[in-house]
Amino acid sequence: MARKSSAAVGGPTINDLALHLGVHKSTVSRAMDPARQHLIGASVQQRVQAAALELGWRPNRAAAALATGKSRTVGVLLPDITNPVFPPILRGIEDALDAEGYFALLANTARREGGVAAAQAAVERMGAMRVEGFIVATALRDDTWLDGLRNSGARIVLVNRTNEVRADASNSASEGASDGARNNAKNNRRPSRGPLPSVTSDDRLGMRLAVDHLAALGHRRLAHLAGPAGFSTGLARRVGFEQALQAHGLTPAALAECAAYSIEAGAAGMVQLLAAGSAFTAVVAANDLIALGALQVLHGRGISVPQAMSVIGHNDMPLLDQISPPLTSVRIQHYAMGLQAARLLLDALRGVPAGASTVVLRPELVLRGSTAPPPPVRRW
Amino acid sequence: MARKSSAAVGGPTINDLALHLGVHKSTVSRAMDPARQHLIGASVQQRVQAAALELGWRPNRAAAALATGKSRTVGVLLPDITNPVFPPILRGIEDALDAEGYFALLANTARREGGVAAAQAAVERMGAMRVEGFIVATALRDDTWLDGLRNSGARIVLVNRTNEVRADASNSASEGASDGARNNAKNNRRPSRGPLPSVTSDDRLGMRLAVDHLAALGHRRLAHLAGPAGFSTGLARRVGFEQALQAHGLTPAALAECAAYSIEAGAAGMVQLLAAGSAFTAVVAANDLIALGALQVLHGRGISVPQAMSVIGHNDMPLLDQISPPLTSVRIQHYAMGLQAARLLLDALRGVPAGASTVVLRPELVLRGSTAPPPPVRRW
DNA sequence: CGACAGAATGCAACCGGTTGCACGTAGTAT
DNA sequence: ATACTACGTGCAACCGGTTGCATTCTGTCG
Repeated sequence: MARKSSAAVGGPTINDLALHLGVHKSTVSRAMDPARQHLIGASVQQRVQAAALELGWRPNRAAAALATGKSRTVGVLLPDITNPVFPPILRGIEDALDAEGYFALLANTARREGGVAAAQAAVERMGAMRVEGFIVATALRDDTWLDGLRNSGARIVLVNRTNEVRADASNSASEGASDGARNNAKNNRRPSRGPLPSVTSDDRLGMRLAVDHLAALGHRRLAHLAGPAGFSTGLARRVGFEQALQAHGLTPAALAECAAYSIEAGAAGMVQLLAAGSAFTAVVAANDLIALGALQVLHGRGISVPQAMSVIGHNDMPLLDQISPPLTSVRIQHYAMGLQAARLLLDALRGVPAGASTVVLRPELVLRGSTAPPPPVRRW
Repeated sequence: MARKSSAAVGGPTINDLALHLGVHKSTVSRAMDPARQHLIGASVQQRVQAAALELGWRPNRAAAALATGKSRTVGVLLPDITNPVFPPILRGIEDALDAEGYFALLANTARREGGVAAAQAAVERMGAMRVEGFIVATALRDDTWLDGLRNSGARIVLVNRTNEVRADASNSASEGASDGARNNAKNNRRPSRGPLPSVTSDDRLGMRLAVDHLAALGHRRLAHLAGPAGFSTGLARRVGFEQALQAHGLTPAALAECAAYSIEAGAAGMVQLLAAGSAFTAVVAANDLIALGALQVLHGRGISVPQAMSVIGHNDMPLLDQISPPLTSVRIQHYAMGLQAARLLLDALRGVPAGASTVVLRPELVLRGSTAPPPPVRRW
């Protein structure tokens, strides 16, 4: 007899409730659904709700998911939550999803054995879970699995990255928006080519802020420690740097591409920069870790920051204000990025007309102690 | 006609596959399940698997969850992923779950309006999702919802915290284990009182390492900046500090309880410590952020670290080696903690006899630049 | 006063797997 | 040759909701 009222472990079912009340389960179902409870008489509605509360009935989402095809779940793909840029992004995603009763299924794709394989596997498993959409924060620009995913008709929102290839845009915000509109007009089936909806920081602006600041201090010879070109941000920031310089009538005094977004790679890049033999008084790093690596090398060589050399980071990760010198950095709205990305996806799921398919957030420069007017130019 | 073979969006179903092959769907189901495919003839098995691959069939987990009651999903509750101790823990959890094909449902319980309410709500929603168990990293010792949760018969593993109340234990590891055994013998229903399975760091040992190190340097007058007593770790570390001191025949030279695990609270605590007027040459902080706050105050007052005062943090969060002076800290195995917690839970779900219901990990002291032999004792 | 509109509820199929049991066939023992 | 077993597969119920349609019951209008 324990079979019928399965209160033992899983709590009462909708049938238990219906039996208890002497109504049909469909009535219960409707009475509990805000969108459909207008179909039910007021008194019955109240009885149902009271009984649900009393018996502690929680509708089984797995059953609902099966019946409706809606799992109220989205997949979130990111390289590694351990990387400090992602926690605030995830938090933003979480908060937005939570507000709508959605959950995130998380997957870290940066695994010891092959990140693409891991990403592919995660996508498969998420698909099996019938996630309603994907938020992709994974950074590589040429993720092949992404194409497969979008071709399967999945809803996708990119965060902190883009899949746009061109590097010549002037105003990415409005352009992205019109792009989306154009694509929608062409075919209401999601295009398998062209930009995906995304939420990013305005990397060009970020670099402009950094360069403007240094220029205002009097710097004329700026170097750039670029991020890996395979990363969307690496490329965008590098281009942003060059364009910002151009606006001041300058050209890069030196440039090195770091192999990774890490302290070690930053240090290596800085060594390379110094070895190149060209003169510069400031270095703009594509990322805080790279800047930190640069700082180490500069310190090791007795080049004082900011007196002899100014340094600017990017991302404004935590604790940057605690180091010495406190690192000036371009702050990115990571939390807002996650929040917006999730909202974009939720809107799409709801069938909202898509206000914007591309959101670009404004970065801001956080001035701290690692920048100062340039010393007399000299050769390292 | 599009109704039957719903390949449009959701991919083929098990029925599509079965029809395609001319076998019954139960045969397909069995052929795809490693645990049951021995029931199926080899040739049929191969045909099924080939066809599954060809048609790209992915079993609908929602349907499986409904049929089996297993969602292959666990709930993870933590205060705020933005707090640097949690990413590695989550990563560990994720990796362990991933290896078994499980997913984590994440909830940040530290919300603007009431953390308990948020936790309660998250638990409800996760229950509706039919998570198979919970991993709780939320820090408050008196979470009332936790009692409700355990009484509902949910599988729970605590990570980075305990619900044990006593503060007098000598060897927490073996004791926890025997405790678990005793409770199991008493009633095979999980006890509603008594310790929950947990994975923690040995805070007593951590404090001992810190104190031993300082004592070896010659310090005799040590102060403690304690974490909030409402937190499991706050209490444990404070007790650990006192016991470690006792082992050296010492008593705390000063002690202040910080209101939170934050730089600000740490600074406030440090001010309090200095104001108390007692002499000490070293301060052991319950947490790195607290230590950072202390560092700020000391710096502001011209008390040089480590020459005039030694400081030790706890957790070894990222970038501690980049600050000045580089902070000596007790490193906790956060990643391993998450990994073990998830494994503990998975074992319990599988019905494994529970090797250990309590796991205690060894911390290690990371020596950096914030400790040195004490200066001549003087009064601040 | 009968017909009819509309509201409230019941009915049953369905979502896509899983699983206990029945059935048929081939192989083995008697 | 008969009885029995084991194996491979089909059958159908079930998991717990959702939803289009049928049915019943009011109340209203002609």
